[in-house]
Amino acid sequence: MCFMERGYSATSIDDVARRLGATKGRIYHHYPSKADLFADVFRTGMQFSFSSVEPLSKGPERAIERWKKMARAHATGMIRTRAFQRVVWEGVELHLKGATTPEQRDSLGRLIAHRERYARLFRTTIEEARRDGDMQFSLTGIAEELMFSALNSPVFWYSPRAGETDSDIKELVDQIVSFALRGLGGKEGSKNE
Amino acid sequence: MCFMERGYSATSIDDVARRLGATKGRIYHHYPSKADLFADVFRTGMQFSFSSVEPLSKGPERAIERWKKMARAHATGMIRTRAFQRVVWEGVELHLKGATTPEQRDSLGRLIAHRERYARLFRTTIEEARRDGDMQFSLTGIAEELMFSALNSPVFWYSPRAGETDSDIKELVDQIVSFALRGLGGKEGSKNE
DNA sequence: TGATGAACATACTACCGGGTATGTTGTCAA
DNA sequence: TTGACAACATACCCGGTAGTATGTTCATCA
Repeated sequence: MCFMERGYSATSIDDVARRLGATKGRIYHHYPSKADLFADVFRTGMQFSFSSVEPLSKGPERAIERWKKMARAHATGMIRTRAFQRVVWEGVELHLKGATTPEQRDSLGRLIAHRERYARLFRTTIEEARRDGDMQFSLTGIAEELMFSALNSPVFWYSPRAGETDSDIKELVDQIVSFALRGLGGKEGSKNE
Repeated sequence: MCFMERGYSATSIDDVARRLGATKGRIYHHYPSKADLFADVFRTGMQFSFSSVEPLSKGPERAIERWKKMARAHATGMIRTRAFQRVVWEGVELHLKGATTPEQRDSLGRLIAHRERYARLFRTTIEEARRDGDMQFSLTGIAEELMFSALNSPVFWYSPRAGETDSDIKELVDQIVSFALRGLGGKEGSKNE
């Protein structure tokens, strides 16, 4: 499950197999094609985010408070499972560019749809927060993109330091979420915890 | 000059040639290898940004005002030359992952160094703005990453609408820069134009 | 205990794509 | 007019890789 660092086409099945201490035969015994293997990693990566964020989106608090929790969970997940998230990212890219085969197309299609539902969790929340007067931005679509670009960004630039503690990561996440929150015109007021 | 949409390894020289209405021979007549072709596109893309932003970084105004102009120029460039910017992005990614051949490595290396100098223009400016009390953020490195993630993001999600005017793009850029500025803890005060 | 099938490994095929070697055409200078 | 060279096109080579076909081992169950 680890061809998450070279990219889809740059990674051969043999690479993956070697990494697993196995051979190609094993992989093709479990997955019908390379695309299916990729889709499985994609799905797994998304599942991390979904299962940690979705419950938070249904809390009883004010929208902005829910958003803060969701954003923290999302960003933390991006850091903790960044290898998977790179695959997810590339999957989205592949879909936008137009995946090669038709089967691959709709396999990716369903995953993208799932991702869409995930994004909607955030979109409805920030729209609600805006109605509450707790955020201000003009076009929702753009605000959403900018928000995700910030929350997702550690996938690309974060790399673990030696002897890094959980509170180090917490600090990172703080700064990320704070950036996004202020970007969305959020009142940072009250307290951040 | 147009293999900027499929990605490096997903694009064959024949693809590029077909796009140009030419053949492989023509391309290999002008470039010694695929990597060199890629490097040239990379360089061209960066040049757009550099030449439009670098002069602005030397203006006489207050740091935050310089930053606003730089950020606007950068974001506008990302939108206007996004095909090139995708190549630049992938070039950086390739470098981080470890380019295949050694020659490719240091070819990319010099380009990355150039890009580093470009990023420094922004870094020094936001640090100066912070000293001026016009911005507030904790870790500069992270702030820089978050800032670029927002300013660069249209490269990935923007796609031109039919009948789009310059002022539409200006509005887009406004929202992007505003997001980044607030994210950096900037006083949006005065006016934005 | 022998048959069966899952869970692999090994060997092989087919194809694609980077790179090269060799044509072909036009231009320009002597 | 011809030789030389730039600017391509065409034909080919060859390594790498997705996918397949065929072993081989081991557990389970009749």
